[in-house]
Order: sequence, then structure tokens, then C-alpha cells
Amino acid sequence: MRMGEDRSVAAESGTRARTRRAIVDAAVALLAGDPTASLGDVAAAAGVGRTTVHRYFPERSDLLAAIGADVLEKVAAATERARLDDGPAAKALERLCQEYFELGDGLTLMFETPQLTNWSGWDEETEADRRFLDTVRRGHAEGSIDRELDEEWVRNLVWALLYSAWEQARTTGTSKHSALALCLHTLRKALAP
Amino acid sequence: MRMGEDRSVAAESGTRARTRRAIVDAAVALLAGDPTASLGDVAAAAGVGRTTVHRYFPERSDLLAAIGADVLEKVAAATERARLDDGPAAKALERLCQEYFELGDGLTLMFETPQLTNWSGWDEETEADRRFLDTVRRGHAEGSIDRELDEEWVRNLVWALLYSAWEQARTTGTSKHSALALCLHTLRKALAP
DNA sequence: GCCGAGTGGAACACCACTGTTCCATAACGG
DNA sequence: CCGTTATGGAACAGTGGTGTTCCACTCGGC
Repeated sequence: MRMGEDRSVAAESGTRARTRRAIVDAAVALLAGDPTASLGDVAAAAGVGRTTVHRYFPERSDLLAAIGADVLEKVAAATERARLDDGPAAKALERLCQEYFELGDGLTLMFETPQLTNWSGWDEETEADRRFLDTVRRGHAEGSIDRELDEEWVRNLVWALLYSAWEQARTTGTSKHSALALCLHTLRKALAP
Repeated sequence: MRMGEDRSVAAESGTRARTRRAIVDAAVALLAGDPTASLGDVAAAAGVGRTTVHRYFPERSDLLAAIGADVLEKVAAATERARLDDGPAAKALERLCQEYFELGDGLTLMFETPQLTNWSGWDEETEADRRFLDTVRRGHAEGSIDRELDEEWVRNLVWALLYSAWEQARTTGTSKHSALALCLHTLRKALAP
């Protein structure tokens, strides 16, 4: 082995890694708009041949799994950036909400493509999910989050607000910035005891 | 004309009307869970032959249109029952929320099947939608609804909360009743100035 | 400039769903 | 009770996505 990585099977050449990313990114963007888009469509959107897509992801489910892993990774990174343990829990959730908002299409996808959440990485509790629920509990304890709202409800609420904000930006002319502001404003009021 | 209706083409015999309902109802329940379910699945769920489904709805899109009309009708009825003009606007929206909650599967369907909203009845503003937005404006005027939240955002918010509530009942063990309570509690706080 | 990795396209079999026709039979209603 | 009405199933062709193979190409890095 030279400088390259060799995680499980083999290191991926720079070219392969780039093509792979192009396909996954295009798939995320496309499937967010229409979860039933064909692999041919994905290939076209990625600017590669359909054959190439099949070379990287033998079956459709393989592509879905890759997307799932990708989103999961981004969620983990966003959670990291939000520094959930700093300051009041309510504020921490607002920061998290901002970070999640930036995920964009990946977000919509999780909402509209339950099949994504059907692969191995999702059934067991995610680290990010656990950190989220812990933070809500911390908020309950320190009194910065309404105790009437149980953890799962807060989680659902956050996702729903994020989805709404994107929907707002998409359908009405609202800018992403204002949509996020509405989202955070509403979250703050909802969480307050 | 005797007692029967003869709206556009012809009155439907009792038998036909019943079969039609069975198909539409089954389709709503099934498609809410999986928007890509086949017509064969719908037929099976409705307890009729696939041929019969095609007899009532020649093409898939015809069935979708019928479902769209059905949901639209139920939304209109729910809006009626909520008596939006009575009392404070914020309370009116809470009543509306309760009524919408009862729509159940029809609700999920509107979220997950944008194709439904692509038929004729949806593109132009619905009467129900107009009444909703009017009520929000009334709330702004009388001060019972936070003026920071524009009408569209409130609409998105209500739908998102309803979806969350059903999700809550579906995934966590929460009873429908408690889920609705959380939903209303959150809405009340979010709307308050 | 060369060689191999990486690619695109054509052609193929396959499958599931769709929409249609036809016929035998069951249910309904007067 | 009998004829009309409604139904279910089988069989069919058509369609579009899927997954596979093969071959000619081009591009990148040494």
C-alpha cells in the first residue's frame, strides 16, 4: 500500500471517488424531487452513462443505501457542529436546527423516502439521535424546555418545522433566510416552558 | 327525474356506489402507506377484482383524481364543522386542527402524494384554503395570532404539526388522543403573540 | 506518447405493472 | 323467479424500468 487508504476492500482512485460523488449527489437532488425517478434519470442528471451507475451501484437498493449512508454522515457532522452540550438546551436545539436546515435536499429525502431508513444503518439508534434526545432531556431537567413535550415529540417537531421551512421557501417566494427565521422563531416559542 | 341524483352523466345504482366507495377508501388507506402500490394491490385491499377497479377507473390517474376529489370534499366538510368565524381566530384554528386530525389517512396522503394535488380541483385556490388564510389574517388583526407569522407559514405549520402528530402515534406508542393533545398544545404556544 | 483504468452506448432478456377483451357466473331487484 | 346488472378471472399485448454483457472509446497519469 502506498499513500492511499485501504479501508475494507480497496482504495478508490481519485477518479472513481469523484464519479461516485457525482452520482450520489445527483441522485439526492433528483430523488428529493421525485423519489420514483429511474436510474436512467439519475445517470443523466449526474452526467454519466447508465452503465456507469450500474458499475458503481449494481442494484437500485445499493444506490439507496449509499445515499442513506451519505445523509447519515452529514447529519452526524451537523450534529457535531451544533455543539449540543454548550449552553442552554433550548439554544442548542436551535443551533442544531440551523445546521440541519443547511442539509437541504438530504432533508426532504429523509421525509419522502422511507425506504432510505430501511437499511442497516437506520434501524438501530443513531448516535446523533441519541445526542438529540439527551439534549431534550437536559432541557427538561434545567427547565429550558417545556416538560409537557416528550423527547420524541420534540424530535418530530423539529423535523416537521424544517420540512415546512423548505416547503415555504419552495412554494411561496420566501427566501431561505426568512424561512429559517420563521422556523427558529416558532421553535423557540414552542419549546419555551 | 325521480328521487335519485343525476349530476353529470347518470345516477349510480346503490351497488355501484358502494363498490366505488370501497375502492376509493381502500386506495386511500393503501396509498397512504405506499404511494407506489399497484392497482392489483388496491383491488385486493378493496376485496374486488382488478378488472372491477379498471371498470370504475379506466386509468390510474382517474383513480387518483377520484381520491383527490374525495379528500377535497372531506377537507371542505371539516372546515365547515370548525366554524372558523366563531370566537377568537386562534381558537378557531385549534378547532380546525382537531377536525383535520380526524381525516387520518387522507391527511398523510396529501403530504406524500403531490400527484394528487396535480389535478384540476387543486390548482385554483380552494374555498377551504381561502377561509383558512382569512382566519389567520383575522387573528393578526384582533391580536390573537403572532403577527410575525405570515399566513402561508401558519398553514404549513398546521399541516406539519398534524403530520407529526400522526407520525408520533404511528411510530412511538403514543395514543391518538395524546398525540393530538401535543399537537394542539404546541400550536397554541406557537400562535400566541 | 503510451497503457490501462475508466467510460458510454448498444443490444439483450427479464419482469412487474398497465390497460384491454372475453366469458362464465354471481347478485340484485322487480 | 327470471333477466338485468355487476363481477372475477384468465389471457393478452404493450410499456418502461432493471440488470447484464460486450466492445470501442477516451482520458489521465506516469
